[in-house]
Amino acid sequence: MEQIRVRFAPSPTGNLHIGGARTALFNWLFARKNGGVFILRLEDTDLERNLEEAEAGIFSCLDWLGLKWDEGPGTTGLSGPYRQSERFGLYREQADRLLESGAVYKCYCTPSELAQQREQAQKKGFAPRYDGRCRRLSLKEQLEREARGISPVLRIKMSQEGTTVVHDLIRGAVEFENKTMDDFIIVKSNGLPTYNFACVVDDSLMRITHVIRAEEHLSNTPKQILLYRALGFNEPAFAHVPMILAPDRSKLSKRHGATSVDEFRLDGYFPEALVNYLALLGWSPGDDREMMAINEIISSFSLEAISKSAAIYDTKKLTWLNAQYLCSFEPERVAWEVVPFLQARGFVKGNPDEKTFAYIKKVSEVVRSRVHTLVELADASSYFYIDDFDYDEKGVKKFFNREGVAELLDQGKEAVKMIPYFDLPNVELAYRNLIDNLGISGGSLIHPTRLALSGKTMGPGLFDIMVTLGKEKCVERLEKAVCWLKKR
RNA sequence: GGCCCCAUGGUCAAGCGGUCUAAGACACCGCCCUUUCACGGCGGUAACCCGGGUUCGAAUCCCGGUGGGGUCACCA
Repeated sequence: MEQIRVRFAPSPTGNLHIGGARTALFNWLFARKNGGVFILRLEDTDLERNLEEAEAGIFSCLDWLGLKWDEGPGTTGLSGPYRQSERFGLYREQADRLLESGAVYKCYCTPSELAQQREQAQKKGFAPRYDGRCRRLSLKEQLEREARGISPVLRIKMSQEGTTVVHDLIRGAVEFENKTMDDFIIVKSNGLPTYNFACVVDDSLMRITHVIRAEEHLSNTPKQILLYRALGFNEPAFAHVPMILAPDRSKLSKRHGATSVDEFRLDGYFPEALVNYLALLGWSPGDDREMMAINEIISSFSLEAISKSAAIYDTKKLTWLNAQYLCSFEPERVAWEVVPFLQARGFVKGNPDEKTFAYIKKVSEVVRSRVHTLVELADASSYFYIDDFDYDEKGVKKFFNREGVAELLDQGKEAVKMIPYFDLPNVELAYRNLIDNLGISGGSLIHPTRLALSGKTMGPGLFDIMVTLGKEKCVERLEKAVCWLKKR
């Protein structure tokens, strides 16, 4: 069987959007599932804005997501180069062929003339399409226009008869009447190819077997199919995946919160969670599995199972998934990943030494089941790293305003001091004994102690906090709280 | 506006003519667990856009309407 070859072809403008990320993912999954080749191609024909950073951003996002490309920039694939800006000669060659065969013609209409034509057509109630007037230009007329310094565009001759059918793997046969398409431009007056043309030439020359892309390209597809035929190339199979919409059903944009892969990384999400979430957005394994390892996703994946309707992007489930992953990972990994977030908050200075790392690991283990992201993990761990925190206002009202709290905490401090081995059973035993001896409820000692040690009213179990913090810190903070209470 | 796609709970979705008085997950609401907050467990609220057909039988097929989205550039 012919080897499957798919491509992800973003234009490097800005960062990788989650929509693009999902398209890349579906392509990658399809390749991995079928032993195919996943190709990365940069559609950077656009003149001005072509920042190197944008390209690097795409690379790093794909890399972070774990979507390695088999062929693309930086590889020695045989179908290169993989930047359209480095393939202009190839487009020229194909355009010349088309010109020779008479499939395309030169058009000298200027942008302002075209605008005028469109306007007139609209006035008369016609569709604003090019009328093909330059098709009939004689050689003399052409030369005359050249002499006036007009450089032509190349337009393809479209038939007005019949229909063109797109056989879409997700949607089935989609028919387009040819008369709805006009003689569109394939080469601009500056000699550069337009999107539809470059895309077809590249997909042909790169021997792409399956074009998997966003639904917004479905309307372009009949034009591209006609181009394949004019060029004499076989058309690939198509699969147009549904769009991802914002919660208000509009097109996704920056104002809808985090929408780029990079933002999710910065917000403390794991690539596994984002990939898992994205896979489930528009695709389902057919059963009720939700949290899936990447290999599981690969083996269950198929284009036919991709849904036809647009999905609304809602990060709640992503956040839940992230929490699931956070709790399932090795403590080592979590500690390693949370370090940058701790550094950013000044909780950890520089690269942690072995002892600090072990502490971070311990803290993270104790805290992680109540947070969703690395950002939340870092924030919720603050008091493990800094001594200078305020007591939660409501907590003070609730637990510090009682009669005799200072004495109680002082006794707690003394009890802590007496603990020989500061581990979980001993700490708990010591505190339980104190509670029994005083004949009070557990909460009346536990809650003020938590507030004294962390400044918060919620968090990990008190004894976990104590053991993690260590005996010295506990005594210190208990004492500090006693002083604070007495000063009021 | 023309053309194209789509339509199951708030969201993601299973369902591909009878087993649907419609799974599962997120979110939400209760209860349990518990020193708190979570986690976890148990339970609950909540959907086949509307109207016509086809059929013994329709969420599932067909047509129309409505709604949403996409596309109509010398942008990709």
